[in-house]
Amino acid sequence: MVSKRRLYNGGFDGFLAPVVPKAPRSSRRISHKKSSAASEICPFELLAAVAGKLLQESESSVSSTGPERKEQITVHEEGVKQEPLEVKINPLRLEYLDQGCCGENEFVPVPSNLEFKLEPAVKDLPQSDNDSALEHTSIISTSDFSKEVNANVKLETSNDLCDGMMDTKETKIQTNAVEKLSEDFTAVKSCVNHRVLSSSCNNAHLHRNNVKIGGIRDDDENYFSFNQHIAKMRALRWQSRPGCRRIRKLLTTTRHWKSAPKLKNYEPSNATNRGVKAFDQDRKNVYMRERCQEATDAKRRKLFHHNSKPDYVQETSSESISNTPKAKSVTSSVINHKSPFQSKDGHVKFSIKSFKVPELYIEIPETSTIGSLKRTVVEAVTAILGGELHVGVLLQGEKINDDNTTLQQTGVSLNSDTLGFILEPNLPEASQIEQFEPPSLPPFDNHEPPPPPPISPASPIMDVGFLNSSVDVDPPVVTCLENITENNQESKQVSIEEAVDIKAIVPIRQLNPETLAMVPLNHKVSKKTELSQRRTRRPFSVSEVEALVEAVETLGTGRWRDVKIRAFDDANHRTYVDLKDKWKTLVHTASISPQQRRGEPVPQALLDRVLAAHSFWTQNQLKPHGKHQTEPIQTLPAVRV
DNA sequence: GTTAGGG
DNA sequence: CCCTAAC
Repeated sequence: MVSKRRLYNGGFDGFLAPVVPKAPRSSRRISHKKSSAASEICPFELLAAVAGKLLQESESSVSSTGPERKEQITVHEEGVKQEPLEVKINPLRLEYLDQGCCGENEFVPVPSNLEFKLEPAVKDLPQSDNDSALEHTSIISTSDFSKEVNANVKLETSNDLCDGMMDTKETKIQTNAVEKLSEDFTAVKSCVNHRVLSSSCNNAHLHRNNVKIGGIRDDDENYFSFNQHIAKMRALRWQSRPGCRRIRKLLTTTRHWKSAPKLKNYEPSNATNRGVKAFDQDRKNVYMRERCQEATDAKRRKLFHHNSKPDYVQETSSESISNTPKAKSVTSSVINHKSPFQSKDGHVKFSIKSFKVPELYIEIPETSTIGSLKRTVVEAVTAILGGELHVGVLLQGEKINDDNTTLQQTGVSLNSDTLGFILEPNLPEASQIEQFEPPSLPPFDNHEPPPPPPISPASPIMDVGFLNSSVDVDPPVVTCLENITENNQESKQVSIEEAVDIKAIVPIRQLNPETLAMVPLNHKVSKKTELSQRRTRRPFSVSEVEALVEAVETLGTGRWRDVKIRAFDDANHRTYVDLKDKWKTLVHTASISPQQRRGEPVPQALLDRVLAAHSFWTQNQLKPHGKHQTEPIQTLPAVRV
């Protein structure tokens, strides 16, 4: 018999199974970290595979370029002698260079493997007279590809490769340095992809701000979003920077996704490549997710409409990840899996591997000098990073806005949640945030001055923050910590697992083609989108499910608030409505065949308990009056005996 | 503010 | 997860 008292002491007799006694909720949850790391597909490997294939392709054939290339060809024919060059510059690395670096004289075989580095303005670069250019750009040529029509193909290939490579390096940065990145790169490594297109202008111009999905990683989604935001930020910045007017003009004239076309470029020749497939799939998912996001993000934003910060960032998106557990395991990073990293002095170590800059497209005459190219790049980068940037902290994709919250309170040192950092500019106002960058816009026409596109003062948010396993605590790291724990009375020392990439995820808004074409700077369009933003999907972990089951077994199915308090009191992202919904899905999940279930598999034992508890409570209707309830007429069946 | 359900 | 009617 199950006595009422017993019920409230931990569960039913029949539920002896894996009941976690009274261990602190926090501890219960701690154990639920995804241990799928072993099975993860190393993003890097995948990247390498893809890059390798593409490289081969591009070098042996010129026929696999797709629509984009066609566009290029046209341009070429019309161009007088300046053979249009679409150069995709390698991911730009923003790193601290202490060695005298290449000057503008370095020869750079055009569509080759260009590598841009940002370096402190300690060098004397004659042509760097641009005031806005606080950094200097160096170009390192690592390839001898000669320019040719299909150059863009090669470049893209190498670019992707480089993009992946970038993450392999480890750099530590100071958070405060990031805030004024343009003048104090204490050790920032980033990348920016640039596309250089020829034009009749003497000066290099940023050709367009169309964004391309640049990362071949499982977390491409993040990168994708990131890029979009960069583009937005760029637009915003240029809008306010006289010096960048020219660029802005060009930029704002063409906004369209390159992602779609490029995806196709990859597909044909790599159809058999599993990695590529997965990659593409991921991108598609991302794309779909974005669209989905667009439809709902407006709802939520209203809640944060008055915040000065781009609150919509707080709910990062990971929906596409949800359906692909593997992807998630890759994307999700975990910090502090291993307590050994937790030092006793109560400090948390943060080592940010890199900050990324979005891919940019630059249009520059073939006859331009390296110097001008540099300036152009610098302008672009400066436009993005040169302004006031803030660093946002994301925990499990959720932005932590309360600067007064300690790491401990936030759970950074206790949970295995993903931690990320984002660079975010000062948003004039949330209402200005609007979507754009329709992925399906037609290829850019190099000769037709596109109509002034709607300038999207959207939210420029950069995905950054990658913690590496560096156990060494460098000053920068310390600084970073200090910033993060600003008002903390204490800081926990946490170490980040190496292979773990902790990234921020940035939700994106898009503008549908129609809107894009007609919506200027007014707030009409944003009106719809400023309402809200859908929360990030955060699948329940097994341990969470267990906690939920345990609580429901005890409290019943009509006291979600109590369940919340009992088992998820410290999980701010789980509302009682969420718990109720989860229970609903659990009941459903338990009633379907294992083959039909998706996501992280829930132990059958738990599902059995769900069914039992569900059945029990629905029959006995022991809801709010549980305490004074008489003995249940029917006890829950023993699930595991 | 909570619940309960549909979407 | 979101939205909301109905407490």
